[in-house]
Amino acid sequence: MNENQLSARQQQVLDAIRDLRNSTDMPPTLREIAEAVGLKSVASAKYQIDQLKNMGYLAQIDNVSRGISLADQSERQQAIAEAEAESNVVTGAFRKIPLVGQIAAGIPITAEQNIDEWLTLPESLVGKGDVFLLKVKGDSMIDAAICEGDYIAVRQQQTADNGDIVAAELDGEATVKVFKQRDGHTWLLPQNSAYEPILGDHAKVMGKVTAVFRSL
Amino acid sequence: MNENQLSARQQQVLDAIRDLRNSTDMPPTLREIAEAVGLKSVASAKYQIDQLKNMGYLAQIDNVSRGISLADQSERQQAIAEAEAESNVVTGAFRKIPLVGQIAAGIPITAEQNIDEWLTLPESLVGKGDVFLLKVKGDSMIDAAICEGDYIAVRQQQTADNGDIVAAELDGEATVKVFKQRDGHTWLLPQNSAYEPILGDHAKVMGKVTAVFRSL
DNA sequence: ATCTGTTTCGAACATCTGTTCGCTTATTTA
DNA sequence: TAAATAAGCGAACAGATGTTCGAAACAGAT
Repeated sequence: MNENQLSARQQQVLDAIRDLRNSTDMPPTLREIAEAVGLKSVASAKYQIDQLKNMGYLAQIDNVSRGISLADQSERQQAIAEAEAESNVVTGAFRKIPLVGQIAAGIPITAEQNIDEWLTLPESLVGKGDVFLLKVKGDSMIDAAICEGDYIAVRQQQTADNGDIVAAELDGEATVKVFKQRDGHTWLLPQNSAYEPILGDHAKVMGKVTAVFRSL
Repeated sequence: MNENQLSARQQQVLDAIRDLRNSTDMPPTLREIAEAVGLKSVASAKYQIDQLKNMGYLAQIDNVSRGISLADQSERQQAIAEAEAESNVVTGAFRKIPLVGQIAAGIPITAEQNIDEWLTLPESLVGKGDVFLLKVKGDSMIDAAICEGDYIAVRQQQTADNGDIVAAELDGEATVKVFKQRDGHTWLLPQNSAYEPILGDHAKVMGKVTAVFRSL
């Protein structure tokens, strides 16, 4: 054995151990090492490990699975540094969206004092524009698969198209309904056969529902 | 099961996992955990681990020695979270979640070739643990307000509690149903009166649904 | 070519590790 | 009290993992 000099294969094994350790967050097994460096037998991997142990590059606990550890701990910190360098991945666009609680008539809904909390959500989910979140109360929209406790994202706008699901202000309360205009009147349609359509001529559309989500 | 509340034993197990991880620099085995917390049977340790998995505090790779990992305290994820916190105004913890398409029997669902897309979502929405996304097909869960085209976040686990909404593999297809065990049999209950309960003894639970969302 | 040391391989084996099952014991609930 | 649930136990099992051994391939030196 050539003392103090790592062969290509030995360096390959050390690198594989470091990489596997870093990607799986635990030491690799002999079989994982064998596969990583292209050895077709576990015994071959063990042979290499034994060599590296004898040279002082590795330590191993006998008969313990994943008992291999690199003798040089600085390797690990180096690996962590590399991982951090790669990890600057914030994919897609994000938006910080206010979660609004009760809505008082006339008060701008995004006024600071009405905001319970902020959530950061992907734009792909809530869309563009002025968006806020509401927590749904009641079951009037259950046939539209919107139920008590769900959160809805609402994009602020004053008008809506027929069939849109909208958040509207009615008698000082926020409500979620399907928007419908007909015969010169505006209707707010619950999606639950137990409720009657509401004449919404004096309601104020707050915005259109762009997303629904619930945590279980 | 008492949701969201850790029993003394459960906290003890979590602490033991953290301590053993720190002292040995690798995840512990079930037997090591059992000894650390004073349980005299491996099965008891597994029982506790399963509970914590169901609650989302742990993740585990099937049939892999030392495959247990804490869901939140991983050094790497923490480092990544810190890095993101510096470079952005994003508040709260975030997770990059894979959107999985069709599921072939036997193939690990998070295998690279099955992943259509990655979405970054707040942990407050999808929870802890090993989570993936599925797009819902069919209307069998419409009474649970889950309908065609919705996305569901599924936390991987092999078992479930009665009443949990789960994703299960049945005849090579992924399906979403309510999980129910009774009289020694496992049932998968659709939430739509037009469908009949399915005897799910040979079904494989992929995980529990932790969140639902849809874009309109 | 022959020898020698190195490296790889496959197979069998021993041990470790995760999983499953039936059973018991408390505790809680109806 | 009876039934259901939570928690634990031991044993058997299956799969993963480390170990050992003999044989073969390979390269360099003689």
